[in-house]
Amino acid sequence: MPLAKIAPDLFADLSPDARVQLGASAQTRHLTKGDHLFRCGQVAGHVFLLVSGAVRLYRETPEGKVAGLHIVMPGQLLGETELLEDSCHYSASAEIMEPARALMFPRAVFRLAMSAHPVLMLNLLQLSARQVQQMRRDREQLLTLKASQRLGCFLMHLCAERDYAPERFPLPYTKSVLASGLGMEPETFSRALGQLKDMGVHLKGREVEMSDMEAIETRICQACSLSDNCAVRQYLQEPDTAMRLVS
Amino acid sequence: MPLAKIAPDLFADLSPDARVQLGASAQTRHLTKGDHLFRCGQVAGHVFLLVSGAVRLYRETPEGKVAGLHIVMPGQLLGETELLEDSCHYSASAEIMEPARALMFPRAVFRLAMSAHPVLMLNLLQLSARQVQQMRRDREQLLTLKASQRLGCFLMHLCAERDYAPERFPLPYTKSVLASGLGMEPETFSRALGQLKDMGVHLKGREVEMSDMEAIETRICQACSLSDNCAVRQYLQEPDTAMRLVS
DNA sequence: CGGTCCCTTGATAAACATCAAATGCAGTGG
DNA sequence: CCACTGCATTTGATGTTTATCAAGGGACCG
Repeated sequence: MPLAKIAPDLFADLSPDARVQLGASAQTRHLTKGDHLFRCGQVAGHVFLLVSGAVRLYRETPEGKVAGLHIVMPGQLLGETELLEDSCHYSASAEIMEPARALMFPRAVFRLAMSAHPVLMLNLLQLSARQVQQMRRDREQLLTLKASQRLGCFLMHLCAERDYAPERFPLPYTKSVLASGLGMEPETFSRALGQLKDMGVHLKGREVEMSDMEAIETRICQACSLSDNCAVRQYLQEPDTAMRLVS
Repeated sequence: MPLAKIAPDLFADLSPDARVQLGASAQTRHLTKGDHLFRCGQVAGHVFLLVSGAVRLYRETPEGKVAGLHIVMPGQLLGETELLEDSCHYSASAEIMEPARALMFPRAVFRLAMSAHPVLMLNLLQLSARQVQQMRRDREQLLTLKASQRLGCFLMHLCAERDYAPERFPLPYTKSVLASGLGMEPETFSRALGQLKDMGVHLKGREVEMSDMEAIETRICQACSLSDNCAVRQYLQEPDTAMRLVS
């Protein structure tokens, strides 16, 4: 698969030559659930581009608890935050949560490509800026939204971003993984689901069913500070608009 | 003040010419508490570099609540996440919390400088990557640490990063602002302070007094997943080591 | 002296985590 | 096909943490 298909934003405006060259330097890895792409503390020798599947970034406390940081989805990079640091150790562990395929770029190659092609650096910078914004939203939602609202918001975004039919679409990973990504325990997740049933959200296995988008929009988006700036909400209100969803 | 003094990481390795040129394009703004650098939704015409003071990024929900996103400290940029987006509206409001001075760069100038000087782009990328890492830590701490632990961790970092004497150093802003930065209500902050007294932390007005760093290290860092990767903790254990503190 | 602002303290309630146990479901091997 | 095992999910009971509401104290400033 060509790089431009996997992560269009990252490789946008990059010359075909450069793409081929970068692609040639990458190894493809196939991974199954439970595998690790890398572990916290290892020397960060590679940057990974997730092609399919799902990866969880996490760390462990001295007391032995695991703290989930982030769920990485296809098209996103892993190890990119370590790309430019001098002390090059991964700052988190990356565990496969769904059977995955990932491209593995040697760090040095990626850095060279960045120097040689400023466009690549520019794209990286933009992706990074978006990630910062998304994490701000995330942090804010953790503090202001209830579990059920966070879940509802996530499902709405998932549906809109992938252009799924609200009546029926699949979760990209298990409920437990989703719960950890949303910063809650599986039990809380399960109970949050119950509350969403009132708003016409049903989740059987991995199949999502959202019948009443309006109910969701009023009962969730009202509490979210993105409000009018939320691309998904704009989409709901005016589905015709050409959509360029950021987050 | 030269740019290199204000934000050494951002302008590192930038040619003196370029610095002067960038500096010349900037206006200096003096602001007092309650002023706004910009408001959510306005056209993002500028990038700001905070020279002194403190700024709070926040948004408002349709229901009228304010949601704090981040406290910006001197040396950091504001509006940088909007720098590369096509739809150029600020995604948050920036309110002055401490009398501040800020440099105001026209967005276009900053972008041109980036194109002309790849080093600047590289520095931006590194800063952005660090910010992502810091926000991951932040999110994790919100989910795993109690209020008093978050506060203790913050004070430790503040003390170590600025090379203050633990026996007595000042807070950079008021307790309320700090509370909002740590994602808690002022009441919770106040009670958290009470719990930290057991660990030898006293806070009178804006003066901090930390007598027993070891107690803090055992009772807080033990619960934090950064553990050995935390620069501050390394510093506490081996103060002689040359310190290059990231966050 | 009265005001405001900031912080503290107390009482109460909401949200969530935690613990424990039951249920369901898929794959395995008989 | 059926029991069996392991894992994910649900449900219930309970405890902890924090937000919220309400009121009081203290400093600063006119």
